[in-house]
Formats: sequence, structure tokens, C-alpha cells
Amino acid sequence: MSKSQINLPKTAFSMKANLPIREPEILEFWKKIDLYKELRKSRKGEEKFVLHDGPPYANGNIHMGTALNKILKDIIVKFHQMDGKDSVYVPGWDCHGLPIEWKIEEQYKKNKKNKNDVPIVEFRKECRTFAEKWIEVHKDQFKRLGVVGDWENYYSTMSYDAEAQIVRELGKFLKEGSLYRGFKPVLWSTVEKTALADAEVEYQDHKSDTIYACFPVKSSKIKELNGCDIVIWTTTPWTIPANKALAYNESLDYLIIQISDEGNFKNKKIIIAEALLDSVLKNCELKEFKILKKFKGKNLKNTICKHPFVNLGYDYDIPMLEARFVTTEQGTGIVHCAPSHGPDDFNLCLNNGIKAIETVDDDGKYTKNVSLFEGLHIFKANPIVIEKLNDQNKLLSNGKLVHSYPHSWRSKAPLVHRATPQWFISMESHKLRSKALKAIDDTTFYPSKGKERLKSMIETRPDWCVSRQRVWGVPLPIFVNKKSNEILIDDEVFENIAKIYEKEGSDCWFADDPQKFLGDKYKTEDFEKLSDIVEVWFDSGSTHSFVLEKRKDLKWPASMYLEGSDQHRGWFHSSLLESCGTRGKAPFESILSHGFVVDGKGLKMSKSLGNVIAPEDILKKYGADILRIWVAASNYAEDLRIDYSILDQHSESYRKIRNTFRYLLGNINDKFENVNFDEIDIESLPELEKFLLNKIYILNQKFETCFHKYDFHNLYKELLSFCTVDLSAFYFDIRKDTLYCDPINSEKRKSCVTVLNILLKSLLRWFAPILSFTTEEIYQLISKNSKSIHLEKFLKFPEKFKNDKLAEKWSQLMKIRDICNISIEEQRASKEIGSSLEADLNIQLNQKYKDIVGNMDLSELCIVSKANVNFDDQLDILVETKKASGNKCSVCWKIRKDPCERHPKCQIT
RNA sequence: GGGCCGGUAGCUCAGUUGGUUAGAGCACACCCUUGAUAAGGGUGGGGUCGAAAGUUCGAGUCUUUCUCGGCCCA
Repeated sequence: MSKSQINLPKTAFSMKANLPIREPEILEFWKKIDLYKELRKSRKGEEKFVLHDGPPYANGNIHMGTALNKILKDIIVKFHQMDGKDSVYVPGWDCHGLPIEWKIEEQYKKNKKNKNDVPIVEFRKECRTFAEKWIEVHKDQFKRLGVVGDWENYYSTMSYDAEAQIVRELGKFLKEGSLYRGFKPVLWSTVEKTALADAEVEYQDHKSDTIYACFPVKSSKIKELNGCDIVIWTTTPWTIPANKALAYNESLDYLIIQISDEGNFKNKKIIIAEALLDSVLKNCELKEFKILKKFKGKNLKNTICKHPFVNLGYDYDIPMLEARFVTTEQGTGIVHCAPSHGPDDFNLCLNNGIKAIETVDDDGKYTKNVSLFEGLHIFKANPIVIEKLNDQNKLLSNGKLVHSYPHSWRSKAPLVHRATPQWFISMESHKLRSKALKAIDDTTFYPSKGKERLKSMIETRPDWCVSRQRVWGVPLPIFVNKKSNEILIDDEVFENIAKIYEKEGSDCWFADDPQKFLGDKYKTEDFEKLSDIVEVWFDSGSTHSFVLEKRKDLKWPASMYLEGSDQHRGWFHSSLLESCGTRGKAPFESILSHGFVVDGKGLKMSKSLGNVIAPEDILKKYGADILRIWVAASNYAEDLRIDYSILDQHSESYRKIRNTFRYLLGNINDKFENVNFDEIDIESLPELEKFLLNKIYILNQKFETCFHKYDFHNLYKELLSFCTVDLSAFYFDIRKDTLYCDPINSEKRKSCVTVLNILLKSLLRWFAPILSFTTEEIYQLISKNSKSIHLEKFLKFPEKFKNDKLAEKWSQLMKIRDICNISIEEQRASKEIGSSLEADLNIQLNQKYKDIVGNMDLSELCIVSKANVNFDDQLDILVETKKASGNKCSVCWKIRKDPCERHPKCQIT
């Protein structure tokens, strides 16, 4: 029998995807038609959806996290575009900052070049070139993932426009008065007279003086504490004059002990942590003592002490503050805090309203803020401090300790923490904190837990330090009057600086005559020009101002910010503060945060574990569409696992989807007909087709619900299971008979082809935001006029597709079908039959199924040659399978005793 | 060390206000098919719901402790 008599599927759409080869071709095609421009044209005047890109740092190849972030963004942008919105995506890059500075310095080191010999402007040019190079690399890598955006007109934080606008934004804070000068400790080299970054620090052994010093209690809730001394231990005696507080841990146990040894401390009562008693006794050579009381650290709350030098003029209160960083590793369980000389101290004091002051100058000499010690170099101060403590009878003991200590990598000199002048944006002075908290309440978070996370950070964060003592960044546009020490606040000056930056960038701040920025109104000699730069979080926190507000194709606020969950402390945070400070509102309507990419076991990827997968590896082996499926199928609210077995699994699903399309295309012979939903006469369709239209309608409802909640993994799951369960294993399987064996012009076959066309049209759109490449490949095969699948819109399915009654009826029929399959399988296992077409079913049903089955031929539903139905109230459903008798029609392969009705002329064998 | 989040079949995920025997798809096994064919169909096995204790008539779901992992902070 010739196969020419049947309508076998035929399509140019290959089963093998070959994505690594094919996808770049599709990228070329998008470039050729200028897809981004076409997308904008197609939605001109429509409501905008603006996903504002959080700028990645222009440094190094992209990793899985970056790929996840960009693909997720692209999926969302495409969903909104297909939903009919003008969905605009402008990618951007974060360019300033230490890591790039560091890379350039590394190159200098290699070439034996000294940074200090290079003019600042030249150094900054090298940083700029470096960032530019990486932007180009990133661009290609992002495009390869299928991400569509305005790649030609990207934004960057180092563009002249951006630098100018950052100055204007700072001007707003200055003018308002919320930007103030304060002091904050940084690691400082008194030899080089410069601050050092963590990366410039080397740890080496250093011999330090150690002291046990006493702070008399002034007042306390614990009455026995009056007359006692709190004992602290430190390796930096020179910081004692800068002491402002003492820190304890509320969960430790403390003791009051009375010393009985002969000497200056006889009968003195001191307080130390119980866990450190032995170590203190040993180091202070105490032998005779009494324990008077033991109490919990939390009782130390509100205790006030006096400075050991109280009699030398240090007559201010020293509060005791609770701090978790106090441990029992060494010392006394009570830590002396000098907010000007330690980050922990600084933060603890700041949170308790004690600000750092300038206690030590650039050279390492005490300033006038430190009485008795002014002008003395801190490295010469230890013996004097020890002597004075001893004079005051506040020195319990002293000694030496060799320990690991930070040194400058350049000069090898020991470093100190030193409070230097810094610029802060106040959280309170102009109600920035409460404005930001209100803005968080007005924002929608996906997932919702992000709201609390951001909120709790804003609630507790200290003032925002926006100055850095580096060179690769936007210079702080600040002049300080030499006489009055006041900051110059003048809109004309800020605008003048901004205008200059717009024209030539901010390099000129370091090279040109300051008069250029001051204009005619002020004289250079009256002012000191700052050489600090703005911290990079302020740069990226301002992107909304120079991107969203400035560009006509965008809108402010953005519809969405989307980043990894670490950005609650990063970009979400800084953008919120910057915008609330300058505009009183958040620059975003919603925030979507995603988890981190981890390996198949849930462990963080690291070189040492050898579990790192690079996007490049995946693109080479699987293609971008598989990676996009991985993104869509994973739950971004938590960490996302990836390894090759997971990718293999998604790859299998992709094949299923691809073959679903292939079946559709094959059975319409690649001749797509655009079915007008309004013109379909549902009533004339066979019931199976009606049922399918209902399925399509219901699926679309689920699709829309998931999409609006950005619940992509459930959306993808619905689509995939529709392809496998409803189509491949059910509808397609049943309708093969009709499609292959019925005449081309039969109504039944035509109805089926109509549904196939509807399915093709629908599935292409549903999948397009995820399978960007594959859907385009198919679209190019079947579309004649339109340019790209991505220019299409989601379909609106008419109410008439919906049929609840039919769905309920068919859920019963499916139950019968399942039992038929079990029965068939039994006979197959006993080798009675092979193919299901060799089966002859005897189906006994309860009367309640009478209306459901009606006069339907269940042989079609079960894909068997014959199915008899009779009703029997003794049971629910019972199916017997026997081997069908008769001859097999050579066309439709059904076995029957009579000649085949549909193919009477065919030979019966 | 602290704060927050999470742990349900090999994998990706569902699991309503506590309420029958914890679900789906993929993968796997076996069988069928050879007219979707490097495809397709059918059936089936597989879970101490991270661990323990508690509240309750009843816990994957609530409480506590522990453990493992992630992010942030120190």
C-alpha cells in the first residue's frame, strides 16, 4: 500500500535544534531588521512599561548571576511588550570606583610604574578606557543571551551627562543642608599621609603595648557598682584620650571582684567578665581577691563611667553601650570605644548619638581636640598615656603583645584607624528616613518578603557617607571658605560645574584652575577645593535622574527595578535614598528581587569547589533558549540551582516543546492560516475541538494570572504540561487518525486543522518571551508579512471558547479513558495485543455516565479499533480488552470485520 | 558571631484558614509503536515532607531547639 494515500506531516522545521549555531543567525536577523527600533515603532503612544536597568560593573566577564539577571529582565520586558505596552529597556553600566582603579594600579605595578608619578587626569583616562572596553565585551555577551534593548544608546555612570547630573543631585542635598561634614575612621598611613583601601593592606606581626586600664563608675542601676572601676584591655593605649564610650555584651556574665593584694589597688573593686577572670588575674598578677557579685551584662544598661583622666580635665560622661562585637576571646569583656579610631567603635557610637571628631591629623599628631596631647605624634604617645594612667592610679597592668597588625603594602608602615573629614547625608535632618520608609510602603515587592528586608535596613542605617578619598569617580563639587570654614552653597556654581562636566567631563576638576568652577562671583584664594570623590553607590543611586528623567523614551518613576537580593543593601537602597532625598519619592513603582545562582547541591559557586559554570559554557553546549528555560522554570524568589544534569532536564523539555511545534507545522505543511476567532462557528466543530478551545481558554487565564504575578516558573510549568499532557499524549495522539487518514476536505479534518492553527498562533506568543530564538525561527517559517514574533501581541480569546460544562463532562470521559488504558496495558503485558489499535474494548459503565457518553464513539477517544459500551448499575467503570478480530485497513490500520467505511477501496489484508 | 530567607520524590516545582492514602511534569524501569521516528504512546516504581521535641482528636502546614545552605552585616 502506498503512503501517498495518507496525509503525513511535512515541515521544514527540523527536529534537531542546533541552537548554538542557529541562534547567532537569528541575532544577525534581528540586527538586520533593527528589531529594537521596530519594537518601539510598533507600540508608539502606548502605555509605557519601563524596567530600569541596574548597572553592572564594567569589569570582567559576565557570570551566571549576571546572565540570570539579564534574562529575567528580558523575559519581563518582552512579556509587557507582547501585552501591548511600550516596553522600553535601556541597559546601563556602573563605571567609577575602586575595583577599576585597582586594576589599573596592578598594571602599573607590573610595568614598574609609580601611580604617584602619573598625573591624575591621565590615570583617570586609563580607568575610563578600561571601563569602555568592558562595556563592549558585556554588550556582546548580553546580546548573545537574546536580550533585546537599546544597545546603541546605553547609559553609563561615567558619561559626561551622568557626571554633570550627579553634581546637580549633590547640589540639592547641599542646598537643603542635609549633606554635612563629619568624621569617620579610615585606615590611614601616617607615613604616606593617605587613606588605604582594604586591598592595599598587608597584615604583618607587630609588637604592641597592652594595658589594663580602669574607668570609674559614675552611676549605675546596679548599686554595688558605685565606687567600682570598669577594667578594659587594649593594644592601642594612644586611643585612650579619644575614648568616648565602653562596650559590653548583654549575654555575658560579669563579676565584681575586690582585690586584696598589697599595692595601689588594694581593696579596689573592679568589674570584668567572668569568662576572662583567669586571664586577667594572670596578666595583672593578682592573687588575693574576693568575688562580691555576679550579674548579667544586660544589667549594665545605662551605666555611666568617668574617664581615667577625669582629674586631668577629661570630665565628660562615658556611657556603657551594648555591643555584640564584645567577645571573651581576650581582654576583660569590656571594650574601650574611641569612635575616631575604629569602625566598630564608630558605628556603635554613631548609633548612640556620639559622633566621631578629628582627633589626629594627617601626620599622625593629636589635634587641638585632644587636651594634654595636642601636637604629639600618636606613635610616641603610648609611654605617656601609660605614665599618666599610672599617675592617676588607673593602670592595673601593662605589657607587650606580638600580633597580626595592618601595614601599608607600599611603605610597610603600620596603619591606624583615624577619623578623617567625610561628607554625610543625614537620615534625620530632613526626614530622609521617614520619607524612605513611606516610599517603601508605596512600592510593590516581588516576592513580598523584599519589603521587610529593605524596610529593616532603612530603619536602622546610620547617616550615608558619600565621600571617598580616591580618584576614579565624580569629584565632590565642594568649596569650603578658608576663613569662615563654611561650605559654599550657590546654585549658580553647581550649575556652572554641571555645565562644564556636560561638555568635557569631570577630569578638569583635578587639573584646571578652580576659578573656572567658581565663576566671577567668588575668588579662588578664598576657598579650599575638595579633592574627594563621590562614593559609587551615589552614582548608581542617581541613575534614575540622568536616565529615567532625562530620556524622552522613558518615564519616572520606573515601572520596575529588578536585581539580585543583595541589592536591598545596594542599588535598591541607594536609589531609594537618593530619590527620596531629592524628590521625596521612590524612583520605582515595583521591585523584583531574585536569589543567587548556586550549584546543583545548593552550594555557592567557587573556584575552589570547582562547581562554577560560566554562561559561555552553557551557550556553547545548549544554546541561550535552554538557559532562558532554566531562568523561567526556576523559582527566583529563592536561590537558583544549576548544574549539567539540571540543564539536561530542561533540554529534554525543550525538545518536547520543539516537537510539539513540529507536529503542528507538519500537519499544516508549514502553511499557516491566520484564523479569525470571531468567525469560528464553534457549534459546527466536533466536541474534541470544542474541548481543546476550552483548554486553550483556561490555559490563557492561568497564563495571565501567572504573568501578572511574575510567577514564571508556574507559568512555564503550565505551558509545558499543556504541550505534553493535553497535546502530545492526548489531542495529537487521537487526531493523528483524522489528520493522516481522512480526506483533506472533510469537515472533521478541517476543524482539526483550524485548531492546529490556533494552537500554533497561541503557543508561539505564549512562549516568545521565554524561547525568544526558537519562536522566531518558527515565525520566520510561517509568516509572510510581519517581521518578528516579538512585534506580535498576546491573543484575546473570545468567551465562546470557554465551556465549563464540556470540561466537566470530559473530565469524566478522561477517567473512563484512564481505566481503558489500564485494561489495554494488562492485555499488552500478557502479549495478547501490541498496538492499542489491536484492542477491542468492552466498556461497562454505571447509568450515571449515560448522558456523558451519549452516542460518542469511545474507540476514537481510546485509539482502539472497537469499543462497545453498555450500562450496568452494579459497578462504576469496568473495562475488558480483547484482541480485535477482522482485517487491518491498510490506510487507517483499524481492525474490523467489515470493510473500512472510510477507505472501502483499500485492500484488506 | 548577629539579622533575614530557605530545606516537600533523582531534578524543577504544587500543596488553600491544620483535616482522607502528600500531588504534577521531567528523569528512571518495563511494555507498545515504527505513519511526529535521534520522535510518539501506555503502565509502573519512587517521599520518615532537613532532624528532634511540643501544641492538637489530627501537623508538610503552628511553636521551640538543632542542623544544613544562601544573602546581608560584623
